[in-house]
Amino acid sequence: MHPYRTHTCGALRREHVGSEVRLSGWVHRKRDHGQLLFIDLRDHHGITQCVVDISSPIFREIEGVRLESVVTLTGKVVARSPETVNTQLPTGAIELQVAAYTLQSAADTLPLQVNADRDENEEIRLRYRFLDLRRERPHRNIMLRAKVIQAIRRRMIEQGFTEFQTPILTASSPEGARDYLVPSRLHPGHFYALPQAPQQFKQLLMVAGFDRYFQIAPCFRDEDARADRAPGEFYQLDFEMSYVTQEDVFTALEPVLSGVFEEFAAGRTVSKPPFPRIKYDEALLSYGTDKPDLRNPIVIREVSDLFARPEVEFRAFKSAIEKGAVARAIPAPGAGARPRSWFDRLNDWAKELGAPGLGYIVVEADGGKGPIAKFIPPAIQAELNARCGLKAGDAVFFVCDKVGAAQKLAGAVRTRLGEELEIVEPGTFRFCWIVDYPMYERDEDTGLIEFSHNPFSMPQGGLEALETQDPLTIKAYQYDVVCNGVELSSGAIRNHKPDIMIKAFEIAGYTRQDVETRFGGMLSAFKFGAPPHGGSAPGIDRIVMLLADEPNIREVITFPMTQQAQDLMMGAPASVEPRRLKELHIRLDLPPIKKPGAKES
RNA sequence: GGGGGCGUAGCUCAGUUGGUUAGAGCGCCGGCCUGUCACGCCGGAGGUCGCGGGUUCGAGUCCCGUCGCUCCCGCCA
Repeated sequence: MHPYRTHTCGALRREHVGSEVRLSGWVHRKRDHGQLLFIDLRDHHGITQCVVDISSPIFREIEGVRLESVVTLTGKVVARSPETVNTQLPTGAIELQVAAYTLQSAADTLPLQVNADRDENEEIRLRYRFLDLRRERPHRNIMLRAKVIQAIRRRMIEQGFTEFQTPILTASSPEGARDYLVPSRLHPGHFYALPQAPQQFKQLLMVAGFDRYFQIAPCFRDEDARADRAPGEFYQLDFEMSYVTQEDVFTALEPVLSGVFEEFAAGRTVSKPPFPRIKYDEALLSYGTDKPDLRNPIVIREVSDLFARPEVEFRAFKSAIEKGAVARAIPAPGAGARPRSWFDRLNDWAKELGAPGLGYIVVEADGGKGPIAKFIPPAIQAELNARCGLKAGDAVFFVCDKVGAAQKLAGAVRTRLGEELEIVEPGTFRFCWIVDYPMYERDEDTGLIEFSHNPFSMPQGGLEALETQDPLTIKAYQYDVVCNGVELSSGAIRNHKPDIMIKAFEIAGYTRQDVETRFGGMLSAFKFGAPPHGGSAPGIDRIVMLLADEPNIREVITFPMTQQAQDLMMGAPASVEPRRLKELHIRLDLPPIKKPGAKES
């Protein structure tokens, strides 16, 4: 007999009754009746009830084993009597009659409870992640992640993509985030950077003629974390294609995304290709964000022209609009029945966000009610109702501010109303593409023109647009794919022409010399016959997060760091010996700061 | 860098306007229990109330500082 197991803890069924078997696993739970002891033995595959009674010479020894110890149990599979069958358990028809017992590894008192799904303190979960991962939900999430990645890989290969590896130790790239730096031993004072994305490598693979590249690529960015943004490192489905238009990229990715989501939807519905294409400007107007949640049916409307009419008496909006502000209406279907206090609470909330307040009108059959209704004549209210699709019983909120602030607030109101009114479609994944991003934007502080997204995007209109148009009006072949309000990726048709590249960078304030110094490798590659190409890079962690229905990205990462980018289990980052620093030509100006959370190296 | 929330037993939490010896469930240790499956019953151990300072006759509770975790803004595809 195998020294550890003949079956897994999820394998035994009624047909095994009578056979001699051996199981190994963790003691998930014990039920000690004094002269009769049940042990739920757990491994990756499942749980099997094992039973031993007082007549057994090993009874006392097994009785003393602590939860989460690893044991090997040998004995006969017996059928449970009909009234003791556990239908909750796949192995519930049988149990193991224990004849022999080996303690493989005893467990101390546990810092967290493996057999309970409770919200343990995050710090303890992370410090003892290996225990946390034994628990059902974390275990399931990580398995889901593995299966999702496998499915993505299979579908990408089916689409004619080839998987490549690209360097981890590389040079700083212009993605815009802070780099992680690695000191060079052989080149004093010089540093490698960990890739923020394999951007330049994948473009070079296109120049090298590989046609369709993909990689489940680790990306490193030294920026602060969020609930949906892991600190330090994350994974992208990075891909790139040659001889393609923007539509070709969409057509290649859509079946992969919808297919993978379908595969793991577990009863939820998924957008079918083609996903809606929404222009960036339209997204900001209609949803107040460039990552709209299309499960929310509310559409924001432009109503500046209505408030500007001479017969409208609402001074606050009118004078703001004269000074260049915009007014936006956010319909609130069915909100008319809400009490005054509900509207007041929303108004207070808007003030907390820094808004002057929220005007609103409650639409009724005989006209509008509410604080600002009296300023707006019935004819204009009728026009407003038509434009916003409002009917009696609905309400509508208004914001009025400079365009950026108005969009942002309207978007926040839209999201909040969707939740409050419970009109966000449940159990569904709704995808869309956001297209036609602006190539440039003006920095609010410096007033300088800079790239608004990826500097390697092809400007729409090419060189001519760069030479003749106001830079702020130039769009790029740049796009995002969004699902349920979560930005999954951004991508672009790349700029593969050196002259357009130099001009594009010149507008953002870089000289030809700057471009040649920083991106010389790629620039030079484009001088030897570069195919037009483009791609994108959906975030793997976020895809899994959506499918696992987890609000926090750490729940789908095997060994996540804390928000402060520390690995509590491994004790990273840690100080290093002076000897190591010396050979890296590094001297610390300041004495090392001892971090209570981190282990000494 | 800034703002909010949290920090009490191994774990999850309760703890009144500041007032006697800081409690519960789970876990742990001991006892009882032969059909449980979150087994049940009895008993016990276990506390620097994150840390430091202050106010007070008296601080888990109030004040100041600090550390840690977390959520958000900045930042970041």
